[in-house]
Formats: sequence, structure tokens, C-alpha cells
Amino acid sequence: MAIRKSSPVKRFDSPKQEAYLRIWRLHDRLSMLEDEVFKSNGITGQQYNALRLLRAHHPELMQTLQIAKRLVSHAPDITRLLDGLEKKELICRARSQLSRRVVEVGISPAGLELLEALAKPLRDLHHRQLGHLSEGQLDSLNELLRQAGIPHEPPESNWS
Amino acid sequence: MAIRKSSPVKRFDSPKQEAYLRIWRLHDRLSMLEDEVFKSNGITGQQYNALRLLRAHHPELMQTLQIAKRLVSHAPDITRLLDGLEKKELICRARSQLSRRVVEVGISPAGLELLEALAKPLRDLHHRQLGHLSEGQLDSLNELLRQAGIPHEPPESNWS
DNA sequence: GCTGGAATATTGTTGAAACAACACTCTTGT
DNA sequence: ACAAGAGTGTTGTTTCAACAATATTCCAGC
Repeated sequence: MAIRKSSPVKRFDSPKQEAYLRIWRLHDRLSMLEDEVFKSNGITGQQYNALRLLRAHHPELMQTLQIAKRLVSHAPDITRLLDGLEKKELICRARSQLSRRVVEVGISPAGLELLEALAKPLRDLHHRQLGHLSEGQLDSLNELLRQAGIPHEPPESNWS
Repeated sequence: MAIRKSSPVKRFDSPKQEAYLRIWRLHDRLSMLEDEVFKSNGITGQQYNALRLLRAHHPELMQTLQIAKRLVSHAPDITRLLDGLEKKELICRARSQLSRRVVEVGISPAGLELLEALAKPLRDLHHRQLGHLSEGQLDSLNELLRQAGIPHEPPESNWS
């Protein structure tokens, strides 16, 4: 005689499924906030990550596919992602002279400036996203997320 | 005299940023596995969730926008998402007779069958995704994810 | 040095996401 | 009854993501 309204159906099949759905859900909510910040600057989160990666290597250059491999989320279309950044003159691209196959990419002064300008808005953003968690909670969360990802990272990844 | 190669740059600006990036990364990795399962059945993860939601309400019907509101990730284009399911005859749609504004949606026998057929592959999937974590780890993770999401859920949400 | 194959990046094409504009229906107040 | 406005879905359009196919370049073996 169970009535659904008063004893709600079990929402998850297993803790594993629950975790996946919560990760999906949380990513959806948090990325929405992030997108607002980036959109007003005409770039995407993925593109911001590429810029950040290039800055970390600056003044050295990076090969196109190396960038793709190290972005946060899988980027099958790295060429057009970089096209967008080049059109805004946030990066520089040039064929390498050693191997004319590879294209070397570097961040431009304008790119560095943009990252600088985004620093404070992003600190604020991260505070809105997860500022309500304590340091201890964040540390636990990060450790659990790290553990969760280990089998899904290639050996050379630095996410594990 | 710090050399970058031997003392790598700090990869995250803050634990908050780290958590966001890890969530993003993990979602990317895990959803890639999930997509493989769904793709071979011609639906998307979002569509699967809609079907699941409809089954939870079966045999009652749901209004279109109610479905959109309760999907895991934001779905601005619920109409065409349901169009796809209807074309495969996994759902039934009809204008309500009480209010000709609303469209009532229900899961079809074929839809129920599909969910049934997917049950085992999905259990296996969830095991591949997060089966390496202990029950305790999963519980902690779920609780932390729940906490992390609280400020980002509307009051009537059942994610908190 | 030539050829087959691997590495690197770009382009083409198709399908999906995002966002705005629209159409239709209902409700409420007068 | 009627008009104004809110509720509910759909359609149109533009942009973005995914995947395959295609150059181009390099290297390895003969």
C-alpha cells in the first residue's frame, strides 16, 4: 500500500551511479557559472584552459596536439579552438622549422594580459562556486576525486 | 634558482579551483565511457535520463517542461530531445485535454524494454567507472558532492 | 634515393546545443 | 465578453562539437 508521494522512489540504483550523476550534475551547475564569466570575454572555458597551459610553458612554445592532450576535457577539434584564439590575437602560431609537420603555439602579450585581467573575476567565481566548503572538505573532495579518476587517466597524465 | 622542470609549477591556484577542474575532468572521463554505451543504442545520456524519469512516473504522464526541469543537466532544447525519443517510439506525446497548452509525455512499452535491456550494461558501466572505490569512499564522495551543490540547487530540487 | 607507413594538423560534413523569436492557450480583471 | 498578460511548447537561426577524410611532412627500411 505504499504511496509514491509519501515514500519517494529510490532515486539511485547504487552509490556508484549516484556518484556519477552527482558529478555530472555538479559539473553542469558549476560550469554554467564559469561560462558567464568567460562569455563576456568572448572565449570558452576550454580556450581559457589552453591559454593557461600556454602561459605555464611561456616563453617556450607548445605543439598543437600536445595542447589537446593536456586540456581538461577532451578536445577533438583543437585546430578550430586555436583558430578562435588566433583570430583574437591571443596566441601566435607558426610551423616549426625543424619539422614542418608541427605547428608551434605560444601565448601573445594580449593573451597574457587577458589572463591577468581574468584573475580576479575568476577568484570571485571560484568562491561563488565552492567557497561554502571548508578547507577540510575541499581537501577530502579533491583527494576523492583524484582517486576516482586514477583508472581513467593515461600513465603520463598529471591528474593522478 | 628554482628550475621549472625539477620543481613543477603549482598546477592549481586554490583548492577551490582544483576541485572545479577535477570535477570537470572526471565528468569528462566518465561521460565518455557512458556515451559509448548509449551511442550503440542510438540515444544520448540526456535522453536516457528522460526515459528514466518517465519510468519513475509511469504510468502517470509528465509535462514537457517538468521533464526539462528535472533532468540531470540543463536542457534548453527539450522539444527536440523528446522529438528524438518519439521518432524511435520510445515515448508517447499528446496534448492534454484539460489544458491544450501542455503536452503530456509518457514512456512507451518499447521505452520500458530499452531501459530493461540497458540495465545490465549500465551496471557494468558504473562498475568500470567507479567500482575501484570502496563503499566508504563512495559515501564520502556523495556526501561532499551533495554539500558542494547545495547553494546551486533551486529550493524544490531533490539533489540536496 | 625511394617507397610505405606513421605523425601532425587541417578541412568537410553532419548532427547537436544555445538562444531568441514566435504561436498558441489559458487565466484574471473589468 | 474582452483585453492584457502569463504559461507552455515549438521553430528558426546561428554557433559549436564530433567524426571521418584529407593533405603534408617526416622517418625507416630496403
